[in-house]
Amino acid sequence: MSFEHLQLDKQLCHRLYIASNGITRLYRPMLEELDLTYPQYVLMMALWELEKASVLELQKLSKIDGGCLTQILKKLESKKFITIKSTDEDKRKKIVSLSAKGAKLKDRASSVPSKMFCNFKGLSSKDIQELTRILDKINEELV
Amino acid sequence: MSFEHLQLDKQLCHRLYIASNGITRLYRPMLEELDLTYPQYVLMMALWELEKASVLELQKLSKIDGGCLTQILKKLESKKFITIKSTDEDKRKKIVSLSAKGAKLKDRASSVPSKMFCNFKGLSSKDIQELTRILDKINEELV
DNA sequence: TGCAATTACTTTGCACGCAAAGTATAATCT
DNA sequence: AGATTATACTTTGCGTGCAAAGTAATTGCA
Repeated sequence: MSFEHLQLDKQLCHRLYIASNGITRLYRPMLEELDLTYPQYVLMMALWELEKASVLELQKLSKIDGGCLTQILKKLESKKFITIKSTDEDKRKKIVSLSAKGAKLKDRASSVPSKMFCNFKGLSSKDIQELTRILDKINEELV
Repeated sequence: MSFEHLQLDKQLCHRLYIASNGITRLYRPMLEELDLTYPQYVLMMALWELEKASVLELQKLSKIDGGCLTQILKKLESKKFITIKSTDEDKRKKIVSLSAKGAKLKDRASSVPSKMFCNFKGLSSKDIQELTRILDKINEELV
């Protein structure tokens, strides 16, 4: 029986876990100023691009679990950033639309990416490029 | 005002988020057979190496938040994988120790890393090496 | 020695992530 | 048309992740 692969410091997945949680934590204070959490920010980014989308489209784009999505969208709706309406042609489908307040939030959010970027001066642009490439490969296999 | 950085598909952080969640999801069925969740597995890995450790040591090693740690350790204790005892020399400190049942679990867990690895045939060993290096850099900055 | 600051851990409350079960509507099949 | 299946979304319950406040013991300083 070989155990060397069970060493915590050899775990790629653990590194990924720590990095993802840590970055979400870094976003928190910035996003709090916008009254958003990280997943809410992700959905808003999707809507800033699309203006409107069905729940299913948002699920595919954001990769956020459907059950969770319902709850998060309700919260964004209660904050008046979006509106949610069922459609007439298919009553199962719901269309999520950016509200005026939600659209305005985009201006204030526009500085978030570069502020976040500042936390990673240690990474070369080659590193970023490589990381993006490898994560895309991983996410490809996770479908 | 420039918005191009707010495009979801340009978000490195989102890729990381998706990858981390996706991998944790991949672990789930494997770890269910061991009656562990992913964070519980991380803590067990730490204890399989150390045999015993204080809560603070486990926190530093696993990078799991202290408040959360208390809860997870309670669960591992209720499953009889570990024991938790306060020490005499410092009554604030608690020592977490691997139980016999917890130690036995290591055998059954030994195949988990290689099984997980099989999900990522698409990654070259160079990719893995690069990813590890870059994530270490990121986690360095997150301290 | 006595008190303030620090340390080690716990508790609480909110927001997900996820699986599984549920509901309502639409599409398909005979 | 009526029954079956599929689709789009919702609900529920559990396990974190995290910040903030709380508790108890120890250390450090006047």
